[in-house]
Amino acid sequence: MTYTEIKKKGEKKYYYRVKSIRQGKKVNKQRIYLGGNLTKQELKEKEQQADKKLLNIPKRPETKKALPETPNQNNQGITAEKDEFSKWFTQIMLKADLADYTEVSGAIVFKPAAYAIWEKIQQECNKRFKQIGIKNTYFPLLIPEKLLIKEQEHVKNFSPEVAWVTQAGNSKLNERLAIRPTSEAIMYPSFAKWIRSWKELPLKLNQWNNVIRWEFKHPIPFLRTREFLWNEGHCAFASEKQALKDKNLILNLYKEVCENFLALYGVAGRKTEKEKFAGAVFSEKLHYVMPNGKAIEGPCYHYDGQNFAKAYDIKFQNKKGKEEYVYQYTFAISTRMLGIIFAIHSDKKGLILPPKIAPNQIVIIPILVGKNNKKILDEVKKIKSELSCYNPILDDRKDYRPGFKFNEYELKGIPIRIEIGPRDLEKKQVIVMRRDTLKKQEIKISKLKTEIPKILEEIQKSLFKKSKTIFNSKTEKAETLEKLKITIENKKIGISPLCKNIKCENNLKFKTNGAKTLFIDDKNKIKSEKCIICNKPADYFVYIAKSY
RNA sequence: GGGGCUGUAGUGUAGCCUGGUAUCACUCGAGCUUUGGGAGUUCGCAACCCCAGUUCAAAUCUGGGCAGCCCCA
Repeated sequence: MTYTEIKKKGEKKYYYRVKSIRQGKKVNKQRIYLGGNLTKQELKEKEQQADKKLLNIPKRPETKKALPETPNQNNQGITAEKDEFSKWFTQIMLKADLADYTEVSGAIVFKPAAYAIWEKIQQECNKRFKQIGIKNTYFPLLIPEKLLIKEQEHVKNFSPEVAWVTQAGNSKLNERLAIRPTSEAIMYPSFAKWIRSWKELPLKLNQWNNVIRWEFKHPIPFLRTREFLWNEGHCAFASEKQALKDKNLILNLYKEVCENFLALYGVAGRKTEKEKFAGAVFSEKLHYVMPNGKAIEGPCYHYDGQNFAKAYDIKFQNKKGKEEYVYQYTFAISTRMLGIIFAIHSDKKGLILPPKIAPNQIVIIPILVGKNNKKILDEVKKIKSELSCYNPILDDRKDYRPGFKFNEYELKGIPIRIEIGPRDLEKKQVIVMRRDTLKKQEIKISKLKTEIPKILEEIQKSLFKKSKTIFNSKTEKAETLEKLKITIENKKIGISPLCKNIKCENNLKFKTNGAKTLFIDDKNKIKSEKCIICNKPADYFVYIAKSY
């Protein structure tokens, strides 16, 4: 069918000759431009010319077919291999429904599957904080500029990444307000107000909150986000001795949660002067290693001495009636841990979660055949209620076949799957598959209640053991710069002798394409080793890697 | 801090060079038949990142912005 289409733009009229062609069920249009503001005669001529052309226009040229990534399969599963780390990690995050991007660069949505794990971490940490007398509070999100700039080292380090509130409605604020990158500056003026005598010490407070650090490196979900969630504990003491006494309590508490619940093996160590928290006397952190060989920091403890007390004027009268500054430490664990869990445990099939933090530890899938499934459905409900302490999912959807469901829950990392079909029912058994090894076994229904906890425990233990093996296999001694370079190129952490000179540490980054020191290896004392940079006697062994 | 690449339905993509017609597959929704490792079939829904410029006409060309990815420091 051919016809003339007229478009008006202002006074002008433009004419097109259009041919519509039915191709299957769709109508495709081919259009030729005739001209603008034509007289009737001109239009007729142009139309005739156009029609001749339209006759000769071949059918729509065949376009290349876009092949699906995996032929004959849908693309719900993970398609990247684990050694293409960033692609793989992004797929795990999106496809296991853990997080999503938002309109704000570097700020992600923590979807329910991920947030539930964060709640678990909070819960376990809170329990332990309370056991050692730490109380939860909440301080404001906004920090007036004059407070933020009181501690020099602190502000120097944080100011490049602070986000500011400068306006309310249409009016400019007299003093701009920082969105907390960390809360020392808003908490400590209150500390100064509240603390008068030694009797009010120690003061042990904590808050669970969000902070914003506007990093300019490109963001990675969970691992490097501009807004993240954490706890920040802030404690004040009357003496250094008391403050330092808690160091191991705090670090062990974190270590316990990370090892026993998150099944992550990490190594604690003291940071070098260059890498310690801005304003602290020293910092100790737990360190993990990612599948791509990059190191990442976990929970941390910072001893501040009297640095912040002096900046924020936190004084008390000691038992002798003399005025003295308090001694402080701080500690934190952040939503980075989620990324570490996901990255270290998971595989090509998807997420793997340690049972103790999995929101659902079991999924039950009945195999439904034909129409008479009442017996199986009844049995499955019974099993569900018997195992209710593991918060099982019962997937009795009829629209999906078992194989589809298997893959779905493997992708989402449910630790144990229970299948039960007619053949099993006859034998009074179920098939149990564990997510970490993908191995199946048959278990009598009557024994489920005693067997399931054993399997969950085994999964938990074996994941931790695996993470320990990975960590150890990714660290090696590197006594020379050459060896260190090779180590780092092999995606591993090097342990090298270094001296305290900050120039050497700066140089190290340059010479290794961006690797930095993680922590000082206190167990491994220097004998006569030389600094790998300046070749003078070294002061300590340090762990060195590229890191997040 | 520097450099490079990319942005098209929910996802992965074709088309961009050479301006006019939005491709294919999966997902999703409805129906029927199925159900022990991602079922089949029929029908359907659904997109050119944003803002300007050039042009009769922009997914396509130009400029800017935003976002994502990679490499180097």
